Amino acid sequence: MDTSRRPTLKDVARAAGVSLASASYAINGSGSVGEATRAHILQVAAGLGYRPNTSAKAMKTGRTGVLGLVVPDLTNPFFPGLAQAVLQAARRQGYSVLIADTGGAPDEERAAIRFLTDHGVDGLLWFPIDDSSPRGRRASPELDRIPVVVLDRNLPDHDVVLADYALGGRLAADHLIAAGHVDIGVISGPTAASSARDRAEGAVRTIQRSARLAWHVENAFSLDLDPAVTAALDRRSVTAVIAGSDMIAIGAMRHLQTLGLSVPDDVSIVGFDDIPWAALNTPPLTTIDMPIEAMIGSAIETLVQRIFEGPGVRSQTVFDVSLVERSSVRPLVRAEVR
Amino acid sequence: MDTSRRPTLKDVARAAGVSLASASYAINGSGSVGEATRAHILQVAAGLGYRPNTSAKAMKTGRTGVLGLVVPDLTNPFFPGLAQAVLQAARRQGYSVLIADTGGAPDEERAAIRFLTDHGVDGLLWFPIDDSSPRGRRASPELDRIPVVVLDRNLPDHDVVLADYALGGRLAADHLIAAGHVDIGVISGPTAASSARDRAEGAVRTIQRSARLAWHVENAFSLDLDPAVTAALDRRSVTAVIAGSDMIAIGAMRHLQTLGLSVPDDVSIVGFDDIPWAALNTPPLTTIDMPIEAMIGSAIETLVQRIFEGPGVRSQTVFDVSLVERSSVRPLVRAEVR
DNA sequence: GTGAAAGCGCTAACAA
DNA sequence: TTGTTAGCGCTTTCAC
Repeated sequence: MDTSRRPTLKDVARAAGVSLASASYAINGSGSVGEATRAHILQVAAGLGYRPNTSAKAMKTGRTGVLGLVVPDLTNPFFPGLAQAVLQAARRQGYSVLIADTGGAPDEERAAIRFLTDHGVDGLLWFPIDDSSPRGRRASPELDRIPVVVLDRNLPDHDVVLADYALGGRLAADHLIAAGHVDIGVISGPTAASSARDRAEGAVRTIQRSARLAWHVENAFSLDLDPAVTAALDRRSVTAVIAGSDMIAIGAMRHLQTLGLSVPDDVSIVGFDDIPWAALNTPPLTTIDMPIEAMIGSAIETLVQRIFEGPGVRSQTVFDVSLVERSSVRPLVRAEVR
Repeated sequence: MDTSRRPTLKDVARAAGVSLASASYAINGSGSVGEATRAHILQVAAGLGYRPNTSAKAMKTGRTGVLGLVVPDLTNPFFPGLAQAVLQAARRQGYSVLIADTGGAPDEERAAIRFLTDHGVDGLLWFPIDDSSPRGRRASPELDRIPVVVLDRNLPDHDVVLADYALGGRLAADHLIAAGHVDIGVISGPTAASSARDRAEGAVRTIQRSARLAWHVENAFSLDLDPAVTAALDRRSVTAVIAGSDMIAIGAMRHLQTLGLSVPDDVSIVGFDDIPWAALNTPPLTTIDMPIEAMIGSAIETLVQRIFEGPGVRSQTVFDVSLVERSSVRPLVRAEVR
């Protein structure tokens, strides 16, 4: 470890025999400097290994070039892909990103948001834990001070980007019904999340119209199943289930196996999210896919726009979802061959 | 979005009718302030919604209370768990952490390290992509200026924390051999990683001593298999394979299935890392587990120590690994019952 | 116990 | 085109 002090702009200016201002201009490409001086300064800076001090710059300009991303739980396989999409989209717009993982705890979420705003992020991409309670909605006063776009949860006070979750629920139900299933159960994600509510609602409505809703239970976005959920499964009253996420779907499949029931031979399952595991699972999981990259791209775009243009009319961007057919759904009736 | 300016310490001081210094003391718990004044100041600060400006603080103190974490690829299921462990261990020591994902690209890695150091992290936890080339080893000059501890790769110039990978390789081989396997193939991870080399070496040595090494090929830490790897598998010359990571193991299993071969009935597999998928896979994967949390805890501890105590003798901390027996290995001979 | 003031590294307005 | 300088928000020394 080299303990010598990190060179400052002043060092560069002195070494190059110019003023502080010229050095700053040369390095930032702002102001005006003669071509020769600029080149010289740049060279001296490189020689010294000069790196601008971000704190100082931020203090002066009020902008850091950093965006914050707040997610509930990196350990949930849905999020790493999202995080990467954010990293890439941000970079395309010239921003870096600070990721905060809240571990699904509202207190941590507040702390994370505070941490990020304290560190001067220019804007925030927020995937909230909870949008049902007023408490969840207004995680912190900090949020009023910087541009925020909310992902996946339809919070009223911010720009949001969503997928058409209700459509996803309908797609899943239609698929099952078209395959001849009648007795269908749904395990929705936590109702604290609007996305989970919408998914379930879309599914339930469709089922109630064209089939039979055997039961409707709720589970965390997790492999581990609530007693109420396992109890429902234990009833063996359905030939198909719609799960609020792929994690839940996989958890359910495992429980079904425990019961000696096979997927899809005994019961069909469709999930939601199309996480990487979905395709790898045995059997590969039929699920609803949302266009994450496009969604994130759009989110970052609105965020950056807000950063530059300030507050404006709340925007709500909704993306279509689609059914990914794999092997966890079995047709109950043979298709007619004519 | 509330556009009003964020209150500064000065605002607090003025509102509380005290000097800047007293306000600072009260808020930081440093210096000395009368109990009454302190309480009053704190209350005023809270009322104003005052939050210290991290940039200004950092500029003054030269410390940010932030640690940087550089990982190759959050999308690889090994890393999210690691990242979370880092978050938690750091928090326990009073630090926050900035995560940078380099996407496995050396250029990005350099950029990430520069980004983190530019943003004033007090120390760096680095999981390098490559430790074989001098280029990989010295990712950037920044690394000389701040404390760094390296994870998983035995870089000579930094404190490192490792698992005993060679032991892991031996454990895997011994397990297979004890199960009666003789013709064993090994798919090591990329030799650019010392951890992969050590794993493979441990396995190969043991196999050569007590069994037969059918082939030894190399693959990226990925589900997708190199042509050389599939070619080796296609030869059907082994009853067991040792994979350099669980991802590789799962990729190999899938290819084997493609060949009409069943795991573990036709060929046994042992992986490495014990990622979350391992237990969920069909069949559940026998693998080598390393004590991530303990390793990260130790890494953060050394890092924090370096931050406080400065450079010193390079430390190398090695953790034991263990075999996690699941269902991807089949005994070739029945155990004798006496 | 409290306050005044210097200065961290930088940008930008202004002067030359 | 180049240089001088004020000041961003904060901590901390030093005087009171």
